Amino acid sequence: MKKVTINSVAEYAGVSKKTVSRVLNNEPNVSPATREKVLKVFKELDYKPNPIARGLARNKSFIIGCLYDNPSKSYITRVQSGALEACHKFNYNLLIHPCELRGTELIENVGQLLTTSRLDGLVLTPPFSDSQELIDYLKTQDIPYARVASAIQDDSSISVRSNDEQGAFELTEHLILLGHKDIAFIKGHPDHSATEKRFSGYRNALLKHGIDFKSHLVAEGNFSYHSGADSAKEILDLDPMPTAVFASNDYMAAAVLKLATQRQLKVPEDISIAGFDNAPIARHIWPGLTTIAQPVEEMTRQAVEQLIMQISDPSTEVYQKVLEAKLITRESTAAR
Amino acid sequence: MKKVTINSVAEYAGVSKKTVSRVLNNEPNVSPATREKVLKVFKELDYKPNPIARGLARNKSFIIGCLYDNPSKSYITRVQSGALEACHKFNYNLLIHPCELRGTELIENVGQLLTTSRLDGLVLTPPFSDSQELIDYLKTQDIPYARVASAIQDDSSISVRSNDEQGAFELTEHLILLGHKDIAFIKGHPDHSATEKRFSGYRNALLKHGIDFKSHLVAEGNFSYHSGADSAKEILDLDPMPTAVFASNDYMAAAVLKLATQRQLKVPEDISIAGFDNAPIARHIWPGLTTIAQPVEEMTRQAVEQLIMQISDPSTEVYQKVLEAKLITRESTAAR
DNA sequence: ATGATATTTGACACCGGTGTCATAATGTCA
DNA sequence: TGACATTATGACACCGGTGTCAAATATCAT
Repeated sequence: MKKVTINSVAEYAGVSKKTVSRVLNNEPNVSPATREKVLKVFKELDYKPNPIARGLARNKSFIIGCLYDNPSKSYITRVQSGALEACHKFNYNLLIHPCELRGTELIENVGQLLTTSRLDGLVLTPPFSDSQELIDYLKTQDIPYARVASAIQDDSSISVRSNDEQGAFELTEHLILLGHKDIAFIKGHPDHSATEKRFSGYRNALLKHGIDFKSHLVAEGNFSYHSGADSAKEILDLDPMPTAVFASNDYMAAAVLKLATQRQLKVPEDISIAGFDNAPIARHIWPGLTTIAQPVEEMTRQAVEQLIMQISDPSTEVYQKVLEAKLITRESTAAR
Repeated sequence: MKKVTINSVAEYAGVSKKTVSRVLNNEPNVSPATREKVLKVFKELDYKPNPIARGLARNKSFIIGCLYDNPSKSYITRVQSGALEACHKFNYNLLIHPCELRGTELIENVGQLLTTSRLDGLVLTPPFSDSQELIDYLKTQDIPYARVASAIQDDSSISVRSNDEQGAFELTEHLILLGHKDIAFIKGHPDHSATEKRFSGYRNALLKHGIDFKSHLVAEGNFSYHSGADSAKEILDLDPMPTAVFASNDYMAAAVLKLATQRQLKVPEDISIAGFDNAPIARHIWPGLTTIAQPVEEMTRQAVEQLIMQISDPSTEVYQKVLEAKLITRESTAAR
C-alpha cells in the first residue's frame, strides 16, 4: 500500500501541489475543469489528506479536549456523549482528560496537556468550569474554551448551563405541595457552583411557602454516593426524622434510599426521597427516584458546537445560554 | 507571548537545530557541555516542542484511540480510566470513539477515524474486540491494536481478558452450595464473546453438581438494563418460580431486583439474585448484589500499556493474559 | 608527530500540507 | 484592438520538527 500524498496527486493530475490544495479546501479560483480532474484523481488514488501535516501548516489539530473531575460516572458519560455528537458533526475528535481540581499541579497539568496535544479548544465541565484560577490561566494561553454548567460570571467565554436554582425550587415546591414541612437537604460538592444554586432553590421554595429553614436538616455532601451514605445516616438518625429528603444528586439520593430500606423504612410511605440529575440510577432502583432532569448531553453538545464555531471564526459572538431543568416524578415521593 | 521554536532555541544557544533536537530526544553523541548549555536555554526560554511537527516528521501522534459500543456506562468509564492511566504513564493521550458494531459503515467509520486522526494504536473493547471483520481490516491498515476482554483466538495481537467462564462457574456454584437448584440465567449480548463464556461457566457448574440444565430457565438479554427488565418479567412469571437468578451483568441483575421488589418479593428470602462485573450499582442498591468482580480497569491498563510497548518497539513479544475474576458476596443471595 | 578511529556537530533535504505573491490566461469595455 | 480588471495557476518559502550524511574535532595507538 503506497502512500498517496498531495505530491503524488499533483503529479498524477498534472497540476501543482497548490492547486490540489485548493481543490481540497474548496477554495475559489479553480476552473471547473481542473477541479473535476483533480477530484477524479482523488478517487482514483484514494487520496486522504494527512491531518498532521495540515495541522502543522495551519496550526490546528481538530481535536477538542474535555476536562473533568466528577464523581458521577453517568454524568461523565453524558458529557462525553454530548461532546462527541458535536465533535463528529464538524469532523473534530475528542480527547478526554480527567484531572483533579485540587492540588497545585492543576495548572501545570493542563499546561502539559496543551503543549503535548495542541488542542484547538477545551470544554470545561464542573468543577473546572467554576475554577477562576483555571480560567485565568486559559486566558493567558489564549486557547478557546467553553464552560458547561457553570454559574460563575464570565461574559467573555462560552457558557451553557441549566437552571439549577429553578429546578431545585420546583422539586422542593413539589414536596411542599405534597404536604411535607420537614424537608432535609443534602448539599453537593462545595467546588461546584451548582451546589449553591440548588441550595438556594431549596431555601427560596421554603421561604415562598412560609416554612422555616432549619439548618440542622442540611447535610454536607459532595455528590458521591459515599458522601450520600454518610449524610443519610445523619438525617435518618434525627429525631424527629424529617418526612422528606432532597439530595443534590441522584447518587446521594440512592444512598439515602438504600439506608432507609435497610432500616425497614417504607419509601415513600415513611419518608419521601428525591434527587437531582435524572441519572440512570434514578430509574434503575425501586422505588424510582423523583428528580430533576438536567439536559447534560444537550448542554455539552451546544457548548462544544459553539466552541467549534468560535474556533473557526473567532469573531463569533460569545454564546451564553441557560436551559430549562424539568421535574420528573416517580415513586419515591408521595403525600404526607 | 512569542513563540519559542527549535530555531529560536538553536540560535539563542548558538548551536544547530539538529543539536537541539538531539538534546530534546536524549540522543547520544552530544558533548556534556553542549547538552548542558541547550538544556539551560530550554529552561530560560521555556521551550516546549511542538508535538504536531514532531508527529509529522516521525509519523506519530502519541494518541491512542479507544473504540467502544457498550450499553453499560460504568463499564465504559472503567475502561477509560484504565486506558488513561496507561496513556499518561507514557505521555500518550486518549481519544475516545464510540461507534456501532452493527451496520455496514463500521469499517468505513473506523477508516475515517484512522485517516482523520493518525492514531498510533487502537484499543478494542467488547464487542469490537470480538469482531473478526474489524480485526481483519485493522491488519490491512497495519495499525497496532490491543483487545480487551475478548475470547476469540488471535495470537498475533495483544489480548488481556478475565476469566469469565471461571467466574460464572464460581458464582453458580456459590448458589448451588446455598441450596438452590432452580437457577435462572440471563444471557448477555450475543456479539460479546463473554456471553457464551459466562453461560458455559453456569452450565458447567450445574453439570458438576448433577443438576439438570433446564432451557426454560434461560432468558436472552443484551447487557442493558432494559433487556434485564424484560428477562426479569419472563423469569418471575414462571411457575414454579426459580429460587435464584443469575444475570450476566449487574445492570440486568438490578432490573430483576427492581421487578422482584415491585412485586413484593423479599430478596434474598424469596429469591436470590446475582450479577456479574461488580459495577458500582451492585453496591448502590439494597440489598447489595452478589457478583463477580471483573478487573476492567486492570485489563485495559495492561492492554494499553502493552500496546504502547508494541508501538515503540514492534518486535516486542505479543502479550496475552488472562486475569482472575473474583466472587463478591453481598446480601442479595442467601440459603434456600 | 602521524595516521586511524571515534565522537561531536551542522548543512540540508524531508515529512505533507498551506500561505504569499508573481505570472499567465481569460474576460471586459471603450 | 488595446488597456485594464479579473480569474486561474504555479514557484517557493514556511510550519517545526527529524533523518542522513559529510565535515570538524577529539581521542588514541604507534
